[in-house]
Amino acid sequence: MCGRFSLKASEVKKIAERFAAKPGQGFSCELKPRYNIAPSQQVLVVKSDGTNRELVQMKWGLIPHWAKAPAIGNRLINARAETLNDKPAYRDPFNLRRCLVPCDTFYEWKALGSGRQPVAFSLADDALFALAALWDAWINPETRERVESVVLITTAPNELVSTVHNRMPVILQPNDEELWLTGAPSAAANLLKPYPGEMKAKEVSQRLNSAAYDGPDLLLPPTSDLPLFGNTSPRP
DNA sequence: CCAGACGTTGTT
DNA sequence: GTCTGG
DNA sequence: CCAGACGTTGTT
DNA sequence: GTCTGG
Repeated sequence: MCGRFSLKASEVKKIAERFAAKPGQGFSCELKPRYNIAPSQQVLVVKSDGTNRELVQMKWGLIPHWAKAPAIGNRLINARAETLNDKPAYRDPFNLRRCLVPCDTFYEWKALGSGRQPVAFSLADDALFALAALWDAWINPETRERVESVVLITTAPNELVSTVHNRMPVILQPNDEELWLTGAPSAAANLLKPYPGEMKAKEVSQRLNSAAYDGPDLLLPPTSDLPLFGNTSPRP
């Protein structure tokens, strides 16, 4: 699964260049570095019309175009690669609206005897990478407001991630990003595999657990945590 | 036919 | 237990 | 993902 | 919207 990630890169120009995308309306030059991006929040997305790529923001948690209420998006934060075509919520987005989500670290929680320990995963060279994702647009029937939203695709873990969890997000290799965006669905489906490249992992602070918290000290080892944080110490 | 779901994960 | 909100 | 809340009434 | 279950 992938329920949190980070995007520490803050220069829109650099992110846009990396993904050959034109920033959409409403972007400033500098973004706040994000260490703890959680479901329901706005995330950066690269989408393509077949020719041009655009960098936009969308809400994490897919709201299908047919949804009566947006609350369904709270649950559609990950889509299993194995069953994309069987799920009404994902079939159209997979065929028509694939996208990239720029990311530099994703987090998985390791089950412990008591509690869960968050672990940060990044590429060996700390490079920015693309998560495979789908998007949809929903019109709020009351306000007529258009809401674009996104879901991240998960697959089996590679060797490193399997030490922590039984799922991981699909990371696309740079050479596959264009195929994911504009290729035939059957070809795009072939890209939904565990990431084969070099990655690294490290345990991080349980301050990550609170979606309201977003600072660089999240990346410190868990031993730096104050007893107040986390749920590993039983109450007397 | 209509009604109801539409999703993933880990489990105190 | 199950849902919503971040 | 985790944290935190967890209700009722009558109405189209 | 589209599929499954009754």
